[in-house]
Amino acid sequence: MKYSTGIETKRKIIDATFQLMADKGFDALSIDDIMTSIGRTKGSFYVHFKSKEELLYEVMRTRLDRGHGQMAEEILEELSKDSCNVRSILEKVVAEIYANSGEDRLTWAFAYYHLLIHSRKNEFVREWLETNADQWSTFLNMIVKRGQELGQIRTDVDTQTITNICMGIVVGYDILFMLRPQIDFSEVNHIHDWMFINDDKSSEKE
Amino acid sequence: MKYSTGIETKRKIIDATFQLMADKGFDALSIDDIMTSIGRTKGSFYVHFKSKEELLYEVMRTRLDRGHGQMAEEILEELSKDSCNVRSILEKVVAEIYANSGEDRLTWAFAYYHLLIHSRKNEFVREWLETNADQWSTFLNMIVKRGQELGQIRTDVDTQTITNICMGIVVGYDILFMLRPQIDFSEVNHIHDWMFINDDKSSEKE
Amino acid sequence: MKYSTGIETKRKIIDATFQLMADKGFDALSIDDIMTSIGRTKGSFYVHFKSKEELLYEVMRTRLDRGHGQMAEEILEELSKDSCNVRSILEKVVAEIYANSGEDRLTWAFAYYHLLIHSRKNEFVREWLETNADQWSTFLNMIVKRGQELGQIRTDVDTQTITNICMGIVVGYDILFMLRPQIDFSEVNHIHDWMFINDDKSSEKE
Amino acid sequence: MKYSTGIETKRKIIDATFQLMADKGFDALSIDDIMTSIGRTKGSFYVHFKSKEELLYEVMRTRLDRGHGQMAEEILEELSKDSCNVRSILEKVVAEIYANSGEDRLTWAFAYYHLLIHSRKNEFVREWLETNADQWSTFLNMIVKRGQELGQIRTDVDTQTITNICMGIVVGYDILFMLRPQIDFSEVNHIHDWMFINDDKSSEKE
DNA sequence: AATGAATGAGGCTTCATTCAT
DNA sequence: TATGAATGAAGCCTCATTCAT
Repeated sequence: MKYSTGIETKRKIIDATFQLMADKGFDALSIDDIMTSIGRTKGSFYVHFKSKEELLYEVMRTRLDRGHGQMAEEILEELSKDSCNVRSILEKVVAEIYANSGEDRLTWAFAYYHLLIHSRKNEFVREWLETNADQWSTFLNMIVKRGQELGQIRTDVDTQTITNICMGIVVGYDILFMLRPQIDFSEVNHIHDWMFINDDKSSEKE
Repeated sequence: MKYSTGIETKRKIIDATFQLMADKGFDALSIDDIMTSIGRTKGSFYVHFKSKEELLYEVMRTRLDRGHGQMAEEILEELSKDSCNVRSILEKVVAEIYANSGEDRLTWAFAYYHLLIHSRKNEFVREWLETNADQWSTFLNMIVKRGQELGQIRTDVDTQTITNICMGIVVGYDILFMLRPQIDFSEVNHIHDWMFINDDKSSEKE
Repeated sequence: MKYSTGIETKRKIIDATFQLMADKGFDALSIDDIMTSIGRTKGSFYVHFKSKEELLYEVMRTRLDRGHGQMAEEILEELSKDSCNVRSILEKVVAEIYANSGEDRLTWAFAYYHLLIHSRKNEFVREWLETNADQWSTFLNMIVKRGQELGQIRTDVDTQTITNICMGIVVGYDILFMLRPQIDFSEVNHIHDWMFINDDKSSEKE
Repeated sequence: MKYSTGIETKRKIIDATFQLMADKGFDALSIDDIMTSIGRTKGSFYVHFKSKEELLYEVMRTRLDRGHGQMAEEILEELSKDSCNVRSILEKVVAEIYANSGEDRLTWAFAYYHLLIHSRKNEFVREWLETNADQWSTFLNMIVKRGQELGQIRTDVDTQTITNICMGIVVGYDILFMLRPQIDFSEVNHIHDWMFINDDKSSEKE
């Protein structure tokens, strides 16, 4: 199987890079490492990518994007309904983020935060991360604001602050997870007690 | 000033490394970069350190430790008092962590999380970070537990979970800070509303 | 136009190479450069040439030869006539050499002298160039000798020396031309004053 | 003798490069070739030069400059005298140019014309060559003009044209020399017959 | 303590060439 | 005929480390 299609090899390279960069970081990763890991030789890397940097961007685009595009749309639709339960929506979001909390999630986290760190010396990466973070922030902000409109979320703290705290805690658990992979992500739902106005349903999470 | 004292130069190397690694990360930093930045030449590095790795450990020990040893002791003493106000203690801790939220804090954050990422390929670093995190966790746990004993902190959520959430949010804000250095750290005090039992709802945050 | 005829493509490759090697030299030229410039892909190069070296020889043979075969024959015939005017013949030769002194001439010059330089490390090229130079030398020598026979060219300097000076000046102007493409080639005709015996001093150059 | 002085090694690198680039040209020359030839290893090249390009410029400056600064000054002084013999001055110039017509001269020629060819893709080199050529042209022009002032050189052909022909023939012989190293450089003095006005001495050179 | 020359390994990239399609 | 994936050698450059001074 010496000659495969370009698309196939390109995908393999991206996948291998994603896996490997979680361990060593992108810089410490050599093209030789990557190509050897997929049973090809160094030289053929350049058939598929113009440079190592281009590979990074491709990995970012296809493997590290925090978009969850699919979910986002469903939720926006759900939110528009009058009867929507914002608290359970937020719990669904958390569940989706931490879905697949196995090896792959850890890989994603290391790779992603590698990139965050890397961003200090690469303008492009920095901008991409900011955009990515902004999208998340906007998305969460929308949910929170809707919750406030519907009288489900407290209004004595302003929307953006609540959003920040939500993002902060999600991101914080990403990091704690890197240190202790056994951590239980569902814990983060506890802060909903704080955000949401206590009608009655304060007991049922986790 | 060709011959400075050994200790002096060693300290300069450590400081310069701390500053520089925030930008480029430790790996991407060359010994030449470091030595040039302090006006010395590459060769003399090895008078002070056995290897580049040793330097890293020294930087960790002297600049990255999250110990806040001084503060920790004061607080433990405070906690032992019957009349202590756990909420204000916790606010003091947050203030201390984010004290000096200027350039230096950013430097610390990049350097520290660089290290976290780096940890995947270095057992020693990994253990150091875990120890560091455990100390923090233990410290916070102690505060929370005391708060519960004194009836100031809710007890329907178990001590470790509350501790995790506290740590998570602190760490999360570190990360958000790297993306948007303008963020307002005092926001994190809002979650105290959730942890602390509403006697009179001390309304005084921020 | 995916399948052009073989000959057609081969010619395109040769032409493109001739153009491109004037800029970058043959070595610095990659097969990819060449093939891309004619809208084909690298792989198909080897349908037409066994190797890059073979291409060089083909370019030499078809584009760099200094033969001016056509002209040479006409001139030899002219020379055999008793009434021939050697001075005007020589002027015609110069005109032919420098005909088309535009972009293409510059291309030729760069490519040709690239080759001369290249010759130090390639025996075949070296021999080809020597042969080429010898043919020219022989050709000029024939003209000069005939001029001497007819009493038109001075005889106090030996035939070969006069020939050398003629060649030298032609070649020299090639080089000057590369440095300053505005140079006026017809200037070289002035040295005819020196070679030719002053009967009436045909004053008519340029 | 493992550790030599920087100056010494740097000079050796430059000399070796000058020698080797005559054979293979600068591009085809690898840093490994150069360093091996002086008994050092590749890595240490960068102790002395920032890049391969910097080496080229250094070689140009120290080994390829056509300045002949020393001679130039002497000649300018000589020219200022009323009694000066411009013809013999020009012969001295030719002698100086072609002095040492052995291996080293050939080396110089190949290296220099390599550079000329190379110039098409390097602006800096191109400018350096142009400057170099201009200096020569100016220098020769000065001699010719002085010869005309003194009534020794013909005035029916304009100064610049005579200068061009002189330069052309010198350069031309450089090239012929590369093809046939046995060529007799003193032949070029014959064209002085053409430039200089025949008082009497028209027979005696070579 | 400091210098700076030297080393050798390793990384990115280019490129002539081969080969299955 | 043409394509494009793959190869492997080679080149430039960086860098941690050693060592004589």
